[in-house]
Parts: sequence; C-alpha cells; structure tokens
Amino acid sequence: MNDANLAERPGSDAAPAPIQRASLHDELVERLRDLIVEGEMAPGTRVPERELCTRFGVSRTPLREALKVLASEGLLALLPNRGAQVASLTLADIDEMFPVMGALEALAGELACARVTDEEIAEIRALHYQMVLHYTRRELPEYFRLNQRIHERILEIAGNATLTRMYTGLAGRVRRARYVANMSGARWDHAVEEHEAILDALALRDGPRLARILKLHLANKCETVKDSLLAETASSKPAG
Amino acid sequence: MNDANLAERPGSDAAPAPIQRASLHDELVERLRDLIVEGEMAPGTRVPERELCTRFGVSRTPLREALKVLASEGLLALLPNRGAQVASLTLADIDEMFPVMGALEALAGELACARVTDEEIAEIRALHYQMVLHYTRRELPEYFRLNQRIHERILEIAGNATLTRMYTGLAGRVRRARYVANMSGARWDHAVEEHEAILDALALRDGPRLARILKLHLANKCETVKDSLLAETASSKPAG
DNA sequence: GATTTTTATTTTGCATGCAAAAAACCCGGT
DNA sequence: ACCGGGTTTTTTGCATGCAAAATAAAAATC
Repeated sequence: MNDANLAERPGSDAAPAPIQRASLHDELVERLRDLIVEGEMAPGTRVPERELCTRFGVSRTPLREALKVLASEGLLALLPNRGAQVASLTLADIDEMFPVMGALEALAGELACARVTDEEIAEIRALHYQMVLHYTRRELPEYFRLNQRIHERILEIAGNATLTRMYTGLAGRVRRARYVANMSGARWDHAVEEHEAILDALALRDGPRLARILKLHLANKCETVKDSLLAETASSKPAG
Repeated sequence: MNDANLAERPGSDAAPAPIQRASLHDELVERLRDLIVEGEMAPGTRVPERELCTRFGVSRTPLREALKVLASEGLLALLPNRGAQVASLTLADIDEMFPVMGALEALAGELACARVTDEEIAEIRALHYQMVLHYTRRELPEYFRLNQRIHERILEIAGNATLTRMYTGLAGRVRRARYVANMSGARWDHAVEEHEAILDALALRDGPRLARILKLHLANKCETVKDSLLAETASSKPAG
C-alpha cells in the first residue's frame, strides 16, 4: 500500500540526531508527532513555525507540510491565519474516541483469535505475566509499557494494517492523557483482571468473547482517563 | 458536500468567485479528494503537480500540502522523488478495509439505537422504502444514492464525530470501487433483505442486533466489491 | 537494428521572498 | 491607573527560485 516511509522504528531513540531520513516532511511528521504525543508540546500550545524550523534545521515548506498532515490526523488544530495549535482533548473527545477504539480493538481481538499461533499465545502470556509482576510492584511506567505492548501485539497478530493504522492514530491522540492517568488502586486491579480475561480468551481462541472483553476493557479505560483528566483540570484550575 | 465552481484562480484578473474557503490548501484537499473519489483520476495514475496547479490556479506550495494530507489519508501514495500516485485498491486492501468499516458501522448502529428518535426512525423508514422502490425498478444509481444516505444518516444519529470521520475516510477510499460495482441480481436481493433487517432492528432499538446485521451487511458488500473488482481487472486484462 | 551510453528536459523537493493578517507595542485620552 | 486608536514587529500563507533526481530523448556502440 503506501509505506513510502518505512525507514525506521522510532522506538526508544530520543537522540536529537540530525535529520537524514527518506524525505524531510516524512521525517518531520514523525518527529513532530513524537513531540506532541510524548507531551513535550502541551495541548493548547501554539506551534511556533520559525522556532521548530531552526530546531530541526529545515525551512518552513516541509515543516508546514508536516503540520498539515498532523492536523489531518487530529493532533493539531489549524487556526486560519493563526497557525497551528496542539489539539487538546475535551471530555467529549474522549467519550467519542474510546468507543471507536473499543470497536477497533474488538475487531482486532476477533481477527487475532482466528490467526494466533501457539508461539504467539506463549509470547503474549509472557508479556502478561511480566506486566502482572510490575503491577504487584506498583511500577506504573513499566506496567504501562507492557500493557501497550500486549495491545500492539494483538493488533499485529490480527494482521490488518488498515486496522492498525486507524487504531494507532486514535491511540496517539489519547496517549498523553493515558500516560498521565494515575489509576486508582481499584481501577488498576480491575484492569489487571480484565487482562487475565483477555489472555484466557485469546488462548481459547474465543473471538467473540475476546471482542466483548476488549470492548469493555476500553470502556473502562475511558472512564479512567476521564477521571484523570478531570482531576488534572481540577488541580490546575482549583478555583475556576 | 459543496461543489459548484471549478473555476479559476486568484491572481491574474478580477476574480468573481475565486476560492471561497478558509485557506487554499483546505480547499485543495477537498477538490482533489473529490477528483480522486469520484474517479476522475484513475487509480495508479501519477498526479501531475504542474497541471493541477494551472488547473486550480494556485502555486505548488499549497497543492503539495494538500497532496501530503491526501497521502496521509491513504488516497495517494507518495513515491520518493517521484511525486504522488493515486492509490489503487488491491483485493487485500479491500479485505482489510471492509472489516474495519463493518466494526465502525456496527458501533454506529449500537449508538444510533440508543439515541434514535421516533421521527428519525420514520425518516429512515421513508428513505428505505424509497430505496426499495428504486430496487424494484432496477434503478441502480438512485438505489445507490439512497443506500448511502441511509448509512450516513445512521452515522449522524450515532452522534460520534470521530466515528463518522473514520468511517467516511475509509468509505471514500472504496467509494469508486463500490460505485462501479455491478451487483448481480442475487446480491442485490440479499442487500435489500439486509436493509429490511437493518430498519427493523433500528425501529426496535435493538443495538446488538443492528450491530450484527450491519457487520454482516458490510461483509457481504465486501464480497460484492471484490467480485466487481475481479471482473474489472479480468476484462481489462483478459490474457494476463 | 537493438542496446547501451550520453545528453537534454522535465519534475520533484526544498529554500527563500513577499504581501497580508495578527500579535505586540506605543501613546494619548479619560 | 485604564482603555482605544494607531503604529511597528512578528507571523502566516502563498508564490517563486534553484539544485538534484528522474524521465525522455538523442547519440554512439555493438
């Protein structure tokens, strides 16, 4: 399909290396996406073209092309004659996005059940128990990372690139919100229980059941994220 | 959407109705999307920047910005140092996209059942029977138009803008293929039956059932489109 | 005559330039 | 002090220019 930019996975590489990739605008899309998703540019912030140009050592043309793309992905909002602004998620946005992510991940679960190999089940099981270990130690960042890995792996196993693209597009928009989400103990317990059920359903290759669980799981994540977002705004604006 | 003035440019002479849009690149995205979706630019065709620039009376900068956006939507493929190319759908693409559309429309059905008013049910019923009328008369274009209207209306009633955006994004990519799809009599009969079931489930506000039906409906549409695509390629390349 | 090699033309990708709109600033009026 | 009008400065949106890659065309070799 497209994939003109399958250069490299920007995994844990955060080094400010000079740009030397396929094309400038493609590279810029990735870099800027990271800046936004990782939270370096706070939601609501105006995007300073000139500053980013000097920062990345490029001219405004490819940078603006990248901004347009990110805006079409929903990560930026383009204000007419006023440049770009990092899109901020409202509660309404979250209420819209999570059901969609739930539907997509439910489909991923169904597809994955039909295609998953024993080795892949073993792999997910390993990831799962690693995650549970971090849960018992209350190591949220590590838990979070493995949690994401599991969901990514299910998407991969589903083997539907379109599905993966749409899901990751949405997930990127809520990722910052999810990362700062400080789960309450009860919610965390519940999330781990659901992950047990996810693993079981996948191991049984029970597609419909896995779909149901994933949909519910995402709905609960939605509530968690909304809670955190509420707490965040409440603390930052105590007397609004 | 809107459409009318495919006229010219701002710049040379007095412009009675130049582009009446927020910004050039936004307008260009819409125009070019139409060109692609409506099939004026055949899949696989290379996109001639200069020609489109003169056609729309703009310079290459906003046009290229628009191309980048359309590429990120999957309508174009960007070839490094070789410009853009109208993305052509393979059978594999279709097999990927329709399940996703099915999942999205299933969600739309569920949400719609929870929110639909009696007036809206009556409205959809009216659309449905109009559509059935065109079916009995074997008026495919009119049938097709009302079919789309019904699905769009369900999405609207679902009231989830994110869902609508993702669905229409996918639908746009397969729209040309669907439009040229010459349904066999049996397939057409079956599609109308399914639409009866859709109407019933919506009228009963049975969300899970409507979701199931829509998912199945999309799966069948997938087969129809694939058949047509096969026939098309077979006739264009009789002796491959 | 066909195939390669060389040259010319076009096209792409990016940098820069310029006019208009915004934001920032200044300053006098109240 | 505050606020409104006018200015300057910055930023945005788009057009244009230029070098490198790609394509087409021509020449040369076999």
